[in-house]
Amino acid sequence: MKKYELVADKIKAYITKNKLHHGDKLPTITELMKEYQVGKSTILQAITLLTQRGIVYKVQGSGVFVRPTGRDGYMSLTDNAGFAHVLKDPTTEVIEFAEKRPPKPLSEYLHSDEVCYFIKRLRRQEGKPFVLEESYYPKRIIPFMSKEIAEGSIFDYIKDGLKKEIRFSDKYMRVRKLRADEARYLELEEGDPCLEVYDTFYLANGTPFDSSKLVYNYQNSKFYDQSSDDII
Amino acid sequence: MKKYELVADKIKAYITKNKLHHGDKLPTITELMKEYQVGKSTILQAITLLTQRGIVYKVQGSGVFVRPTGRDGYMSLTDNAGFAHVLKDPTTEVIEFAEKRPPKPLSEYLHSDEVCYFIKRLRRQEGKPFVLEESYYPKRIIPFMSKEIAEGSIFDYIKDGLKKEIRFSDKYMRVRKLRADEARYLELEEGDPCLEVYDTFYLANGTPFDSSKLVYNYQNSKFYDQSSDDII
DNA sequence: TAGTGGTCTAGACCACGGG
DNA sequence: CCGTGGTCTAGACCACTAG
Repeated sequence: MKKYELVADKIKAYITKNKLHHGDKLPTITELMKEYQVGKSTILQAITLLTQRGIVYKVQGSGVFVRPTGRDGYMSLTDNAGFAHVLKDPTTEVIEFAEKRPPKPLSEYLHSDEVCYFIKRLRRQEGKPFVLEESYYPKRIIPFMSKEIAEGSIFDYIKDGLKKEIRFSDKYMRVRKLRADEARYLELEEGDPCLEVYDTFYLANGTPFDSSKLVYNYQNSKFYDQSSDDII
Repeated sequence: MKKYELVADKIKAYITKNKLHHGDKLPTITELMKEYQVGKSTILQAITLLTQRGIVYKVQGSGVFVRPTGRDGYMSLTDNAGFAHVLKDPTTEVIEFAEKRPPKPLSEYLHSDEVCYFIKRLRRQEGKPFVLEESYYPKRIIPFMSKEIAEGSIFDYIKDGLKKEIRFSDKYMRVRKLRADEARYLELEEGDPCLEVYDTFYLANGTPFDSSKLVYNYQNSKFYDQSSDDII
């Protein structure tokens, strides 16, 4: 584990332990350097991490402060970790598991129409369906996949099982009306609202390894985003 | 202007000029250091900027590469600059301009129910309404506001006129059905889908200066997000 | 194994905030 | 004015990629 990640964890623990809230000030960078026995840029990297995660913000000439904390029950739209972690009591039903070539526009997002694992899943939280997902994973990049894996967290399998690092993603979103077949899965009515997301994920070397279409149940899904304009 | 911003602009110009596309490699960091006569961390800061903006990605031991470019007609969900810049032929109609205290939940997001400028606007692109907006700006923080300013870009006024720096934002989103009054403004039907966003913006010193409720027309708005897990 | 990005340090100086 | 974060440099060494 990198030094700045360790320091970031320690600072986060410090915030939790001391019950700091919005606007509370952290120790100065000089103090943190002494406290954790590291150089200035290591502290800065740690604080950058916490800034990107929406936990703190820096004010030049003044200090580093704690941001307002997010609300419960909202899913992050932007983080690439997948949301299996933050869900309460999640279950996944695999509707279809096959090998096929992706149709447009997913093939465009993947920059290829090569043969992929195709997985259609319905994901639930506390028994309530919140997203219908159709994913394509190129076999060339993800050499093995199974229905059993798809019933759990595919991203955890890719990260921990295949030891591949997920680095960035492109998302294209719009709101529209549900089609009848989608509504049936999501336990809603045809014509009800939904959020449709085309999501493409890339490995650390820039290869796209997953292009998915997600359709969210409007009653069972809420989203948040905490962004920050900030360089080290 | 900061050195790393200048360098970032030059690198971006280099990408444009040489028509680099997804997967194309930039010069090495050592070469960029020589080329632009700056230290390594300045180059790294410049590349971090471009990474955060979804333009490049780094691969350890290999190089810096160009990301796929975004699609046209999509609005960024996460960038804090406001979207007046990327819209085609934008117009704004001020529906209501008043001074009042924010109701819940906006007062909670603002962490205050003090007196604010209240502005209700309908924003159009190429004549088509795409968002209905209700915003609260605390008078204590934004001392002056006018209907004329609200007809243009309020964020540009805050940045350029009031010389205040916008630093981060919290967004809470969900999809729902339109109410009759909203539908009338957006030229849709009651019960049609919409995206509802509660958006709170903060200045560089951490003060929230704007809490807004946005309701997007599902036919006239599409969104994108290009995220990246990356530290300097 | 050579080349490239990644981490980390020490230190100089700058720019801003607030008393 | 002082203290704080911000920028920038030079340089050592590490970790990974690819031929």
